[in-house]
Order: sequence, then C-alpha cells, then structure tokens
Amino acid sequence: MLKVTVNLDINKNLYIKNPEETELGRRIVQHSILLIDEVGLESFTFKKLADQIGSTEASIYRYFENKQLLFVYLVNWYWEWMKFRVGFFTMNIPTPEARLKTAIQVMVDTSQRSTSVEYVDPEALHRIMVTEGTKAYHKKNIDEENKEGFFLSYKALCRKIADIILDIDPQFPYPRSLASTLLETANNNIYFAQHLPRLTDIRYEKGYLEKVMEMLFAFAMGCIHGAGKELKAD
Amino acid sequence: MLKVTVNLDINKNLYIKNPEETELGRRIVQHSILLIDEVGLESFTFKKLADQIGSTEASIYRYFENKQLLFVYLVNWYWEWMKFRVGFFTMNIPTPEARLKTAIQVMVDTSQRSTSVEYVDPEALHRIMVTEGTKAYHKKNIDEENKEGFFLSYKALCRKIADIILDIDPQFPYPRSLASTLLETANNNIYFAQHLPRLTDIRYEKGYLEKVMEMLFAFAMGCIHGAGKELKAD
DNA sequence: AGTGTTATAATAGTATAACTCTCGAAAAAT
DNA sequence: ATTTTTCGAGAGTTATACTATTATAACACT
Repeated sequence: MLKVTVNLDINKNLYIKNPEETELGRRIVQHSILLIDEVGLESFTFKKLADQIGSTEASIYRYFENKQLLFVYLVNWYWEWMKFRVGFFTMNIPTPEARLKTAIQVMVDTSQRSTSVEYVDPEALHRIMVTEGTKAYHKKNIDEENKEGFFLSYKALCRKIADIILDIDPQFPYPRSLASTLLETANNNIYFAQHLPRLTDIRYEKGYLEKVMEMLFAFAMGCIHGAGKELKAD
Repeated sequence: MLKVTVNLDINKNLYIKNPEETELGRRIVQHSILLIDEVGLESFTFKKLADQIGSTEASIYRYFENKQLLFVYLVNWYWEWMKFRVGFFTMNIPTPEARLKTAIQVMVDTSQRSTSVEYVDPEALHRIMVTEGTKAYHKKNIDEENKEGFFLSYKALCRKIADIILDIDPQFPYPRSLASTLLETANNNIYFAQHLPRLTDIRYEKGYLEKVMEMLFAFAMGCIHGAGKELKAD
C-alpha cells in the first residue's frame, strides 16, 4: 500500500503559532477534534482541552487566538483534506460522470478510501463537520474573516467539484451552486438520517451512506441534464 | 386588502411563560429579533436585550430558559409563518408545478406577498434565518430537543413541500430530501451571494432573488424528472 | 561551556456572560 | 378590598474567555 504524506497548507492567519510544528501544537489539534466530537462545540472550552492534554489554557492561547478560530482551522483542515481526496481519487478516471460519482463517494464516505493522517482522526473530524461545520462560516463577522482568506479552501473545493460538473456539461449555468449544494446536502442528509429522519428519505441503517451517494448523484445528474432542457424549453 | 390575523402556535416547551400573552413578552420577541439581526447570535445577550427594552435580565428569564431556547422559539416562529404562507399562497393553484414554483417564491422572497404580523419584523427574522438558522438544529443535544418536539414545525413545513413534489411525481423517491434541500439551498444561496460569492452562481445585484428562485425551480424539476429516468435506466 | 532564545507549565487576575434569588411595588384578577 | 400575578431592582454565584507574569527546561549558537 502506498503511503502518502499529505501536505495540507492552511491559512497562516488562522493560528498564532503553527500547531503542525510542535508536539504540543499537534496534541492541541488532535485532542480538540476528539473533545469537540465528544462534547460539542458549545461546551468545548480551552480549559477542558488543556486539562485533557495536561497543559494549560495560556499555552493553547499561544497557538490559537480563540475557540472560534481554532474551529475554523479544523474546518479548513477538513476542506483541504477533502480537496486532496477528491483530486487524488478522481485523477485517472476518464469520464466526467464517473469522476462526479467518485467525488460524491469521497465526500460522503470518509472511512472508505481512507487517507490516514498521523495525528488527526478523520472520522471524528467528519462527524464534527456534519453536525457543526456550517457554524464556521455562518456568523455576523463573515465578511472580515472572508477578507482574511479563511474560506479559500472551501471555495477551492467547491470549484474542484464545479469543474467536474462543467466537464459533464460546459453549458450548465449553475456549476458552483450545484457543487456547494452537493457538499451541504451530503452532510445534511447524513445528519438528518441520524437525528431528524423526517427531513430526509434516507433511513439510518446499514449501508445508508451508499443511499446518500446514490441520491446525490441522481440529484446532480437530474440538475445538470434537466437545467439544460428547461432553458431550451423557455 | 384582506387583513389576516395569523395564529401561529409554537411548542409550549420552548418558553416558560407564553410571550404572546403579555406586552413585555411581545417586546422580548420583537426586540430579540432586531437585536440578533443587528449584532448576531453570538454577541446577543439577555443583558443587552434587557437594556434595549428597558427591562432586566431576570424578567426575560421568566419567559425563556436561555438564549438558545429563545432562538429556537424564533426559528419556530419563522417555520410556522413560512408554513402558513406556503399553504396560503399555493391554495388555489391548480397544477402542482405552479404550486412548487409559488412555494419556492414564498420561501425565497419574504418581502413580496407580505403577510405582516404585528410585533414581528419578518424581514429581519428572515435575515436571521439566512445567516444563523441552522444553528437551531445543529447541536450536540439535538436528540433531546427533538424528543421535546422543538422541530415539528420544520418537519411539517418540509412535508408540505414534499407533498407538492409528490403531486408532480408520486413515484419520486426523494420528496423529503428534495424539500429540505430546497429550503436549505434557498437560504444558502442568498447567504453565499451576499458573503461568499464563489460558492454560488447567483450574483448579488438587483433582482437576485428572482435568479435564486429560477435556479431552485430548475434544480427541483431536474431532480424530479431526472431521478425517474435514472432509475429506469438502471 | 556559556549565553541567548524559545517553549511551556504554573499561577494569578480581570471582564463578562449566564444564570439564580430575594424583595418590594404596581397592576390585574377575584 | 384583598389576593395573586407581574415585573423592576439589586445582589450574588459560577463559568468562560481571556491577559499577564514568572520560573524552568530544552535547544541553538558560538
């Protein structure tokens, strides 16, 4: 098996001191994921994290300005990882339809086709993204943070999906919206299946992720082919 | 012009004392919307709200257990209002396609077809929903809150849309998922157009809401007609 | 080996948020 | 007229989100 060392680079404005570079930094990232996964973002505090890793609040503040920015850092990590995975697994697929199908697989099922990373638990991070991911970019001061480039990774990921969509139909008028919709809808339906089942048709049972992929692919192809027709019909 | 008094009923577990029934209660609801719209959910506190309405923290706590539940109350208000509007404006439309189109219009454009309500500013509430709405149901303790019925209004709204979709194609396999996707995607694209334009194809300019509706309708019809074909093609 | 630099643990301290409790006055209901 | 409800005023508690200071160990440089 080929062991790949992924070099994810993350916006430097998100941290005070690069956590990748020190043992403590990596422990902060690693355990923040585990702790948020366990107690949720609201109950997560630097104090609890410090206790968990046998360090102090003050030490964590040397790496991250505050809990929100640490969270945005983690979310960026996820986006970068996802972008890498989409690129990697669609690389040698000839038809754009099959590339889109694979991209959706990679988006939905983070356990399969695992690209493991030393100190980050991608499954836990994926769970966090499903339940709390949107909080990273739904806030009042979004414009300032956007100016600092905190969401470039999401935009790049979205663009990567949009490009596959355009390979299927270069005339499709909504590649970016469809891409972001697929990304959001993937997480939403996983979440709804588990917690608010009446908001989805996916039942939370063995193999439900397969069903999510199937549905998303059907939606995507429907939108792509349907939209063309609608326009011509007008 | 016909003046309709809407009677929105909201889950009793969401409040300690029904805010509709007193002057102070209505002022709390009214100004919490305005204040959250102004400063965002994170910076919103009961203290600030109390100052704004010339009351005290303690008095607000007599109506709502905490800020999160007040927020879920407001979100429920929105869902109930939206459900009423969808029902009201699609009522006498004969074809299901036109009903879906109208439902999408009602979802996206809250200013047009205004159904005004005394003490609630629906435009401000809609802005809150667009930027922070999902926080109401993306949290760690979702299952407990769901058991208390805090999301019944959203489910009912989703079902209403799903029923229209089923009227178009009774065999469509994903009516609920498509309905929730439309609801979420509507808000997302409005938000993205304003703040993260690379995640959408909608440009934030005069008449952009029209474009959002057009796109959503195209997506919806694509999914509905496409999905059938996909299944038959297998 | 000696000096400077960096990393971090330990501790203390401040401001604010998120509540809870009690009391008294006014308003409303009986 | 009197009981109950409503609310404002104020105090008090705990937790969170930080900031600042110091001491010490590790490490890098010369």
